Order: sequence, then structure tokens, then C-alpha cells
Amino acid sequence: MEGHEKLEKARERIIETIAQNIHLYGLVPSAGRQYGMMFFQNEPLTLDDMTEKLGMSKTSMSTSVRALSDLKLVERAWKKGVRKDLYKVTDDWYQSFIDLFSIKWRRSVTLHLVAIKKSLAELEQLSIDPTASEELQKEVQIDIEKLKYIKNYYEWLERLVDVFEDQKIFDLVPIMNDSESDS
Amino acid sequence: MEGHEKLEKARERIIETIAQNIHLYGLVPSAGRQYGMMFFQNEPLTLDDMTEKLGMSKTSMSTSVRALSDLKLVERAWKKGVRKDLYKVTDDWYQSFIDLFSIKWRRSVTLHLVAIKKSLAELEQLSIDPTASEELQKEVQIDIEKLKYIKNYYEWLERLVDVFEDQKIFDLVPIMNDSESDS
DNA sequence: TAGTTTGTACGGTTTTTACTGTACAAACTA
DNA sequence: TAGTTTGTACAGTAAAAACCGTACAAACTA
Repeated sequence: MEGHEKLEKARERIIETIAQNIHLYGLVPSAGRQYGMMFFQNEPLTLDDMTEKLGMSKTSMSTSVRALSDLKLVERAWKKGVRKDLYKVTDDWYQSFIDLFSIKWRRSVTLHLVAIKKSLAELEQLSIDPTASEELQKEVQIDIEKLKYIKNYYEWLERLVDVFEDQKIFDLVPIMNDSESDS
Repeated sequence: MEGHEKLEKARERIIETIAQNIHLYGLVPSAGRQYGMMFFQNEPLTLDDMTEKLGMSKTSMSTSVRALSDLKLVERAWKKGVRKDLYKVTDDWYQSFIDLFSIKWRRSVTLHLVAIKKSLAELEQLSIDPTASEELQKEVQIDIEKLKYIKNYYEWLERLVDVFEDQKIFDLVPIMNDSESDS
């Protein structure tokens, strides 16, 4: 096998692995392939570049690069003399992981807490309603306890997201670089 | 509005929120609805119970309850005299979150590390190949650096998963229960 | 043993999602 | 200003996933 082929194969393996795991970011394999391809390019790419490299329509490139941008996996880049939009992969992968939490999980936490507080208020109202039957009262009380539990849980999750966002997670799990024993 | 209706509505809100956010677990809304419904049941349920409550086929219940089980969001339960399989939601939500990492993210980390090590070995081989052109050598060297970087990243992620799995995360982000000022 | 009950594999259908091509608005160029 | 270029909205199509009903194997019952 020729040298360039070997290089290509080594890259392909990584790209395909990314494609098969990108669902953890809520993205589809083709977006992962796009990301992986960009990762190995040393220059920012235009939508037309991507179309050419991946053999997909420009429209698709546009929508998926937007999805990648929303998760801050790729970002806009500039190069003098180029009028087209340029994109490159965000080079801090630790930050990308954190951004996933900041964006997707915090949103989820917020939605849940809103719903829980609303339902909790309604049930607490109901629990002091004298027209409610004894049996209903009991059910309501059980649900209130359940909602209190998951409220605590989501507040914990919120604090967890905070810990990622303000980088405190690196105190507990520090970044360690290989001791590069280069000659 | 009648009491039972109010209770139902308060539950419905929570269930729907879960359904809309369960994609973070790689599951579809209907599985989330199933989970949410089970959450408010105080008894374990059979597949037939679920079919009735959700108006979906037993086959669907079977497959989605398996998906929920795989993520340890629900677990088997036993009740004397009941021959059918019984399921209930895992009541430790913190543990469920941790299990998500243990199962989905660790798997992803492992797959990535395998691929990276393989490609890295190939590229290192290639980098000492005397038949390779100067230009290729340079490209290979760049890729090696990139792979080393993401190798470090996935090793960090692996340690992060460890920290969740062995509960050390609770040192950094402790569980706090509301001071329950019950009379 | 024969007769039930229960869960799931499998094939087919419906629904959803990914992707494409066209058409156009906005931003550049001359 | 008119003429390009570039990104994306939108509608239609292709592909994938969710869901259902049937059929059957495994486990239980009598």
C-alpha cells in the first residue's frame, strides 16, 4: 500500500469512529463524518469544499454545519481574500465537551425545573383543598414527595453543569498531557 | 376542574417534559412517556399494563422497556403471585445519570481509543518509512500530533467517567436535600 | 402430556427524518 | 446601477426509524 493511501486509511478510521459516536451529541453520522473530515484539514473550509470532499449537496452542508456550530463543534474562520464563509473545527475538545453540557443539558434542566415547580405548586394547592377526598389527598402527597425528589435531582444536575461551565471539573479530573519524550 | 383531573394534569406536564428531553439518553419521546408514566405508578407494571395505559402495542412496550432497561432507567421487579414480568423505574436518579455515562460514554471512549491507538501506530510506522516523500512525512507528523491530542482528550474523558462511576463526583457536587420543614 | 400464558423475532406499514434541487434574498463586484 | 456570487428557505423525494400484528418459542399449569 502506498504512503498516501496509508495516511488516508488511518484518517478514515478516526472519521468513521467519530461518525458512529456523534449521536451522543444528538447529531447524525453524516454530520460526524463532516466534522471528522474537517478535523484533518489544516485549513478552514468553505461549503463548496465540503460538498466536494463529501459528495453531498451544498444545502446539506449548510444545515449540518449549522448544527455543528450550534454545539460549538465548529466555528467560523477568516482568511484574507476569501469571500465565502469559512469553517474550522473548534480545537479545544475539552471545551466542546463542556459546551455540550452548557447547551443541551442546561436547557433540559431548565425545562424540567420549570415544569416541576409548576406542578408542585398545583399539587400543594390541591393538598390543602378541603373538597378533595382522603384517597386523593394521599395520592397527591405521594406525588409531592416524588416531585421534591426530582427537583433536588435537577438542582444537583444544574450545579453539575455549573461545575463544568466554570472549569472546576478540571480540579477533580485534571487534564494530563503525555510526557512527550520526543528526541 | 375536578381534583383527579388536576392531579392528572400536573403529572402530564412532568411526563411530557421527560418525553421531550429523553433524547439526551438516546431514546425517543414515546419511551420517555413510558418512563414518565411508570414514574407516577406506585406499583410495578406488566407489559400489558403499559399497553393499556399508553395505548400502544405490546411489541412496542417490550422493545422500549428493553431500551430503558439497558440504560438502567427501569428494572425488573417482583410481586408475589404475579407471573408476568414486572418493571419499575429505578428510583435513584443520580445513579441513573451515572449509568448513562458508564454505559454510553464509556463505550464511546473505548471505541475511540482503540481506533486512535491503531491509527497512531500506523502513522508512526509510516513516519519512519524512508520511501515516504518529505511532503508526506510532514502531513503524517501533523496528524500524529492531532491524534496525540485527542488521545489525551479521550483519556481525560475516561477518567471523568471513572469519577462518576466511583461516586467521587459527589465530593465536588454534593447532593443537597431541601431542608424539609414539615410540620 | 396437552393446553395456556407470556415475551419477543420478524415482516410489513406508517411516520419521521435526512437529503436533494430549485429558487431566491442578501451581499458583494464592477 | 446591473450582474455575480453565496447561503439558505422551501418543497419534494429517498432513506431510516418507529410502530404494529402475526406467529412462535419458552415457560408455566393442570
